[in-house]
Amino acid sequence: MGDSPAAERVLRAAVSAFAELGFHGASTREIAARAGMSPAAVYTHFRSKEDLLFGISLDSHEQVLAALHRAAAQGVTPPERMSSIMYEFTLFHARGRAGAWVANNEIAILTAEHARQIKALRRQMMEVVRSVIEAGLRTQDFHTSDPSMTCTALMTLSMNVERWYREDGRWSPEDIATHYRDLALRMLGVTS
Amino acid sequence: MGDSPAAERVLRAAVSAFAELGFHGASTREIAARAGMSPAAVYTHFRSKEDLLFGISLDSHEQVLAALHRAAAQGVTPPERMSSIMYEFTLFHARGRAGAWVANNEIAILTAEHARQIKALRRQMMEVVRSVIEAGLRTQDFHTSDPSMTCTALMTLSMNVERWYREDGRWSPEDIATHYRDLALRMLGVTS
DNA sequence: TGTAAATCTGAACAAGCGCTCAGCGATGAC
DNA sequence: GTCATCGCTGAGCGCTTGTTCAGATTTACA
Repeated sequence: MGDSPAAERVLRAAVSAFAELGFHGASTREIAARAGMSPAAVYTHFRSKEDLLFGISLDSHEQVLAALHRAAAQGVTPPERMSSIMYEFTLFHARGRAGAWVANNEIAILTAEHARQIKALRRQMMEVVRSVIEAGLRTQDFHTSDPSMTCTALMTLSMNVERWYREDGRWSPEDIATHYRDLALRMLGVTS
Repeated sequence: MGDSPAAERVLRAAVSAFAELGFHGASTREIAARAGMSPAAVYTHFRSKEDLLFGISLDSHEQVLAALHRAAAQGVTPPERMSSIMYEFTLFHARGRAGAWVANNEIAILTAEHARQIKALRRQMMEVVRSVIEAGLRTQDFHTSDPSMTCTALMTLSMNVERWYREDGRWSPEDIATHYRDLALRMLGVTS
C-alpha cells in the first residue's frame, strides 16, 4: 500500500500541506487537491490521514538515518566525522527534504505502535551522533561537561533550520550547513 | 478585552491546550473545559479563537522581550551580557512560560495585522542579541564569520528547548540554561 | 433593596471534517 | 470479445468545528 506513482504524489502533497498548515490544519480535501485527485482517491493509497502522516514520517526518518550513517563513515578522526555529520544533517533539513519535523511536533498524533517505530528510529539517530561525541572525548579532541546535553543541542539546532529557512532568504542550504558545521566543532570545544 | 481573572484562566487554558494539541487540534470546547466554563463563555473574553492565539502570543513576546532587556543590562562586557541573555532566554523557554513557540509555528494563522505586531516584537528581540554580538566583535571578545547567522543559531537553539523539555527528565531548567550559556560563548569563539 | 452591568449557560447554526461506497472508464489477460 | 482489475469519482454519511444568541445568574453600587 502506497508506492505507486500516484501514491508518491499524494505523499508529496501531504508533506507540503502538513508543513504549511499542520496536521489538523491540512484537510484531506486540501491534500487531495494538491495531489490533483478527488478526496476519495487518497483512500485507495492510504488507510487514513494518520497513516499518511506515519508514511511521511517513516520515510523521512529512514532517509535521515541513512544519511547520518553515510556521513559518519566519511571521516576518520572524530572531528572529521562530526563535521561531515553536522554538514549533511543540516543540509537535509535546510533543503526541507525531511518533513521530519512535521512528525516531530505531531508525534502525539500517531498510533501507539506507529509512535514507537518513529521513536526507535530517532533513538538510533541520536546514537550515531552520541558515539562520535564519545569517541572524540576519549581522543581528547572534544571537551564538554555534559555530552548528552551537547548532543541534544547539536541535533535540535540542525533540525530547527527547517522551521526558519526560506528559499528566498540570503543564505543557501550550503551556507547554513557550512556555518553550522563550524558551530558544532566549537560547541564541542575544538580549538582551531 | 481580556484581563479579568476569568479571562486569565481562559488564557492559561488555551496556552496548555495549544501547546499540547496545536492550534487546530485544540477545539474551543476543549479550551473552555480546561478553563472550567462553557464554550460560549470564552467569547465574552475573546472575540475569536485567533484573537485568543494573538493574546497569548503578544503576552509572551512582551515578557520575553522585557526579560531580554533586563538580562542585557545585567553585565558590563559583551561576554557577561551574552551569558546573562542566554541564561535567561533559555530558562524562560525551559520553564514553558512562553507558549512563545506556539505562535512561532503558527504565525501564519494570525491576521495580517496581528502577524505584523508579533513579527515586530520578534525583530526587537533579535536586535537586542545582535547588538551585544556586534559589541563583542568590536572588543574582539567574540569571533564569528557570520554574526547574523550565529545570532539566529543562538536564538533558535534556546527557543527549541520548549519543544523537547520534559518536567520528568533528568535536567532542570537551570541545568539547561547553564549549559546553553556556556555553549553560546563557545559558539561566539570565546576561549576560556 | 433596586438596578444596571458583567458574566455565564444551553441550545442551536452553518460549515467543514474524516471517511465510505456504489459505480465509471480504462487497461490488460485469456 | 469477455471479464476481472485498477485507479478513480460524486455523492453523502455522521460528527465536530467556530461561533451566536436569548435568557439566566451573579456581582457592584446607589
